[in-house]
Amino acid sequence: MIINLRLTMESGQPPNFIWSKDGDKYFRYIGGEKCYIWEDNGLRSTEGFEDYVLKLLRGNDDLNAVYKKISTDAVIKQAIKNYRGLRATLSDPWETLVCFICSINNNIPRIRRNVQSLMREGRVSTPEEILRADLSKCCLGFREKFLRETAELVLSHDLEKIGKTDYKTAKQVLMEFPGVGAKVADCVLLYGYGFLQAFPIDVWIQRAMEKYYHKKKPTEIRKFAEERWGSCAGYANTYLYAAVRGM
DNA sequence: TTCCAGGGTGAGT
DNA sequence: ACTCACCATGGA
Repeated sequence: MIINLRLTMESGQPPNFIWSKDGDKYFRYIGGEKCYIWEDNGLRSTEGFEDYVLKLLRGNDDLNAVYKKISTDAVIKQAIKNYRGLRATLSDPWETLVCFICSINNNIPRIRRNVQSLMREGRVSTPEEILRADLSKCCLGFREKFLRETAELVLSHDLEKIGKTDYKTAKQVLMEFPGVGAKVADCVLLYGYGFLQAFPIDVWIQRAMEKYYHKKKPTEIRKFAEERWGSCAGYANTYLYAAVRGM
């Protein structure tokens, strides 16, 4: 399995906000138990969490096949060369939704602080806990209202069910939640549901698409990405994001 | 002090 | 379908 663990865990995907670092190991609590992930002649993780980690890191994706599919030009080829082993991750839908509501007009260090302040005993608070809690110390700003209202709606929605429909339907449903627009929806679809055709467009991706492909408008970018990278657009997005941020 | 951050919303064209 | 002000907070 090809992987660059540091890039994967620290490149702005949900693990970047949810997992912590202890030396060269990453950890979080799962069901009250501490799960470590590290590299030592290959990928290692705490005994009993092998399946969990395989799913988180999308270990069954054939990265070489992905590279072959998205290598449409010199830009992507260079990004693959620079960031080989960067994987798209797959986290819990609710935790992913919380992460990207916190991400609205925010920066990565502060998103992490916001998400960490919403965690108890190693996991993101449930919708019920969010609604009961005093969030004033979490410094969410205008995002607190979005989070509360979304938590309220999630109580009557089955989040798992959203992932069982097709991409476009799932996107429409997610965008009904307060604070979930096209970008947040695509992030949740990609990193919380595993829809690899999702192509989230934030300011950095917009910059990258303008710089490298002379596409500026989001509608134009979406069409371009879909036609060019199709079912692997999410991976292209992940690599372009790393490239334009110079990670 | 001003600008920016993995943007969304609502009002106005 | 597109534009725009506004939305809090903290770091550069």
